[in-house]
This record gives sequence, structure tokens and C-alpha cells, in this order.
Amino acid sequence: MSQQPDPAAEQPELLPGMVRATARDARRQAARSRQRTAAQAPLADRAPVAQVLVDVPLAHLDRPFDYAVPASMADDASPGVRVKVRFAGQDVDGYVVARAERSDHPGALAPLLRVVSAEPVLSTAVAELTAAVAARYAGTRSDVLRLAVPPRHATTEKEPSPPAPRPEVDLGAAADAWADHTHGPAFVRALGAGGAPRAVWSAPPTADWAALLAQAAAATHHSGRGALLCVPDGKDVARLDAALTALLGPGHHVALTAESGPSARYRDFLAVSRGARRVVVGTRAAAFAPVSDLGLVVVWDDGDDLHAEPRAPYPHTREVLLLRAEQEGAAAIVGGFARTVEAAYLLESGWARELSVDRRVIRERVQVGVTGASDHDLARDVHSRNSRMPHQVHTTIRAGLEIGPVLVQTPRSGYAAALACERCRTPARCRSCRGPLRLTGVATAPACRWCGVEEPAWACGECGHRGLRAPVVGDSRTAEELGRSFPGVPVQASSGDHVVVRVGTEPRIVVATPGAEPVAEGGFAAVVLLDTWLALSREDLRSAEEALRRWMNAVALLRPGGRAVAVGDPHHPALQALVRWDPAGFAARESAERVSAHLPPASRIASITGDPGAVDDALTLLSLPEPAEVLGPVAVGGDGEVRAVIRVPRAAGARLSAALGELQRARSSRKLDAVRVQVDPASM
DNA sequence: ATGACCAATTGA
DNA sequence: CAATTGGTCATG
Repeated sequence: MSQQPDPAAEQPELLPGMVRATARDARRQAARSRQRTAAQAPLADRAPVAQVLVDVPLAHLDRPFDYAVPASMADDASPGVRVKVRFAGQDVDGYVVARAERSDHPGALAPLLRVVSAEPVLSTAVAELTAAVAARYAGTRSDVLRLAVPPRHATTEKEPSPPAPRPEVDLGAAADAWADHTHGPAFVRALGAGGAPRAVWSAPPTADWAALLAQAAAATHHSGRGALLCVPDGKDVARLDAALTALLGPGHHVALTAESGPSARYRDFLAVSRGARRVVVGTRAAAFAPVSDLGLVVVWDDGDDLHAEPRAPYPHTREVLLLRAEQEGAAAIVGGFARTVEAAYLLESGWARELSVDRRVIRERVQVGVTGASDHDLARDVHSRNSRMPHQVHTTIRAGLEIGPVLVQTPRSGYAAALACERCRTPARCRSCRGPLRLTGVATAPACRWCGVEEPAWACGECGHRGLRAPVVGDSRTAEELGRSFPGVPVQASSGDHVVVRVGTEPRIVVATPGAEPVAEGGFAAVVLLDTWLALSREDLRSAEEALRRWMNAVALLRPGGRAVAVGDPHHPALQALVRWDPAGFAARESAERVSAHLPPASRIASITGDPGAVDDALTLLSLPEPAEVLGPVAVGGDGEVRAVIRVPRAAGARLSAALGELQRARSSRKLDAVRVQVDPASM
């Protein structure tokens, strides 16, 4: 034991802070001797120190603390178990992350109060993952842990998790299923041989994506490793669940969804954490599932905003899974019918390879056309059904009904609040600030959403027309109109809380909002996309990417040989990409545009939101990496809050996250007003 | 968060 | 001079 030299003895001229530090040392010394004299229960013979992550919401306390392990808890207090400890005078919950022979802590250690349960619920891999996710999103580990570990359910914990039967996987059949994809069979064989290939998968229209992913999971299972597949919603979980059951039989996999209650949720979690189930499918919450010996992660349709966690620190499923793939050496598939710019970036950076089907093959499978409202129709009747549903829509539906069911996709009602010119569909904008106009009430004048100026005498800047069109054409009205046009044909609506999951082969019309499209047995005979201009008029960075994703997801439901028609502007790049079925080209172009506009994923951005004073303090406290740009702060929402946006080149992304984490720790220890920090916010 | 501690400030 | 308030630091 070497004695620390007393700084006061060597440096006569002291800063005031150092004097305080000496006083602090004296206090600490006193506390130490007090504890040393306290009566102690016998400690564990081996590894008497437990490193514990305590569940406190403070950023600057977000690290493990050492505790003494009483002999009575020596066996139970293993890494991953829940414990109760005394912390800052309070009894708090925590997780043991490791056991050690000794501690770096200079003082005496407080003992663990209690091992809540000997069930190890936090695996080493997931513990490391939560650290990486917290660092990446400048959040606290305790917030991430709440997303990763479900609440305990004591009665469920007593039940055993029956082990899965030995799987029988036909690796050859799995490779064959992917035969029409370039490199597909090789990819699947690599999974089966224990490899960790990484792919961005552009699924071709009509593909049974769930069956293909099930084959990939089965091949991974064959290699003795686990697989984790995350999809946007419960409907997709059900579809993948069914595909896995069909392929592996029951008892090999588990489906985790938000719908199941706390007991079922914990039971399924335990089946995974105990290693009784190695194939897991679920929604975004499943991204943290403690799959043992993880061999493959899959995110399907990563552009769907359901993959963005709405709770702090707002992690995205794709990012969580890609972190896992890196940390656990697993293979990865980022798949979808459409392609996000983030997926395109994975290819550009060489992190992943492309899995796709030759475009010539795709064009043989489905035909996609665009039809605009003809000038003739517009001139005759601007309000008419004809301009919204041109002649070609009716012929496509009629031809489709000869063969089977027809899907009509219509944007969600109230989906875009912006108004547009009734005649030429140009979005209506404020004359003073160019902001979008909206209606605040039924009998009021349109007003600007940005500056609030009213425009009672608005006229279209493009065509001079004075009529405005409110974009509220609900799916029920569309269904009504179609019912009149096709008498005798059953018309079904699928949207919101009335989602139709499956339809059969018999002719019918299904009117669905994006994301609520049913799957048709054998595929739809025809697909119609209405009001495409509406999705494109949205005020968002990703509106074109998002629109194309929704259209492709609908068109993909066609049967081979099916036809689709979209009503819209044939010159719009998103519709051209749809017609050519070119998700790769579109994403690459968007990606290039983002690079030149310094937007993600080429840049990393973060937002700081809160009261003006708090945001100001935060920006002062923040030591930004070079180079960085601060935009704002600007007012956001009606409650007096402001938001500042920080932008750095992607290479400085990790340093930005670190600086923001440092900011949160400094802020929390100095009791400054809270600000909300979001790294890569889902929407701006 | 919560508490301990110290220094500066206030009031009689 | 004591009582009160505010800032800083630590939490094992």
C-alpha cells in the first residue's frame, strides 16, 4: 500500500478547489473508519465483490457500483440476477453485472441487501448491448435496461421452460428457397455453416418474405446458433410465426409481441433467456431478447416508423440489431420491399452485401403503371371521381376482379394536414412565409401552420384557381364509391382498428390504408394506389422515401402476373422508381442527395429540446467535436419549448454521442433543468 | 434523488 | 451571533 503524497505539503500555493479536495479526503477517511468498525456478516469466500448497476434515473450515476456479497448470497448473486441494495440512503433495485475478487473502491463496501431472484435475466451480451445503445443514443443505461428486461412475474418464474426438440433442417431446401436471388443460396449456406454474412435484402414483389426469412432462421438454427427477427407490427409477427411453425414445427421458436400480457411476456422471455428457445420473432421490443449464441439478426421493413422506440433514449430497431451483429459476431439481414437510405449506406460503406433478384425477372412477374388524371377529366369536372379514379383505375379493377381479389390503397384520412389547390394539386402555401396552409375549423379561413397568418382570399400560385381541397378522403368514402362503381362485388375496408389480416382467392375489393393491407391467398390480382400526390405533399424529409415504401409494400402483395396502377404524376421520381421497381436506385439517389445536403445518414444529427433557458445552458455546457454545426434553437410546439439541432459529419458521430452523454451527466449532477436529447431523431 | 457539508447571507 | 439559504459533492 503506497501512501498518496499530500498535495498541500508539496504545493504551497493552492487553488481554492484543492483546499476543498483535501477537506473532502478527510471526510471520506472518517466515513471509511466508521464503516470499518461496523459489524459485518461473513462474506463470500470467493469473489466477495458484486458489481451492481443500480436503477437510478441520474445520468452521472450510470455506472456499476461495488457491493460486498454476504456468504449467504454467495451462490445466488451471480451475474445477471436482480438484487436490492442500499444506495445513497435508499433501497434500490439493481442488476449484478459481474463478480470480482476485489474492488477499486477505497472505502468499505455495503453488503447486498437481498438477491431478488436467482434467475439471471441480464445476460453478459445484453448487458454490453445496453451499454452500447446508451452510449450511441446519449441516454442512460437504466432507461435502456427497462426496454431490455421485462418486469418480473414471480409465479411464472417457478415454471420450467421445456427444452425445444432437436430441429430437423434441410439446408438444401433452405438454399433452394433463395435460388432466384443472386448470392442467395451461398448466403443461406454460409448461415448453415456458422458464418456471419451481412446483407441488405431487396425482396422482389410477390415474394413470400416470411417464408424466406424462416428459411434463413432455420439455416442459422442448423448451425447450432440462435436467430432474432424483428418486424414492424403484430400482423407481421403472426405471419412470420406461421412461416416458422410451417418450417420447423412447433416448439422451436417464440413470438414476442406487445399484445401478450405480463405473465405470457415473462414466460416467453424466460424461455429465451434460459436457452430453451433459440429462434425469436417479435416487434421492436424483441430487439433486446437474450438469444443465446446469436447467429443471425433480421430487421424487416426497417423504414417503418414502428421500428423507432418512442421511449428514451429512442433507439431504432435497426441500429440495435446492427450493434448486436457487431458485438456478438452474428450475421445480419436488413430487408424490405423498399430500401431505406440507411440500408443503402450499409452497402455504400461495404458493411453489407446486396441480396436481390434480377430486375428482368421482376418485370416478368408484375407490371406497374402510372396514370394521371387526364386533362379531359380535369376540365370537365375537377371534383369528380374521374380525376381521383381515372378510367384506367376502373379497367384495372375490372380486369383484376375476373381473376381474384383487388387491393385499393388509399392514404390514411387526415394523413396530411396541408391543403392543396383543388384543380392542379399544388400544395397551398402562405404568401408571407411559404409555410403550409391548413384549416383550423370548419367555417374558418385557411391559416399558415408556421406563422399563423390567415389567407381568406387564397388563390393558387400555379394556376390561379381559388378552390382549396382538404385531403380527407377516408377509406370508407372510397369504399362507398367503389361499391357504386362495381355493383355486386363485395367491398371490404381495412384500416386503423378494423384491420383485415387475410382474404381468400374469391373476387372482392379491399380498400386499405398503408400498413393495414391484408395478405391475399395466392396474392392479389390487381393493386391500385390512389392519391399518391397526398403522400408526397407531406412536410417531411423522408416523405418520398416513405411514400415509395408504402406503395411497394402494397404492390408486393400481387400474385405473379398481377398488375398495379398508381394514380399520380408519372414524372415524379418516386413513382418512376415504383414503375421500374428500382428501390436500390431510388435509395442510392436519396442517399447522394442527403450527402450533399448534410443530412443523415451521411451526417449524424441530434436534437436538444426543452425550456429556452435549459437548452441555452445545455449548448453552453456542450463541448462539441470539430467540426459541428448548431442550428437554432427555434420554437417548437405550442408550450414554449425550443429545439436546437446539432449536425456533425458521420465520422464524428461517436464523438457527438459522447459529448451529449457527457452533457447529460454534467447537467444531472449540477441539477440543471432537464433537456431531451435525441440522437438521430426519427422525424424532424 | 437525497443528504451532508460548507460558505455566504440575512436578520435581530 | 444564530438561523437560513444556496452551491457543491458524493452516493459502493
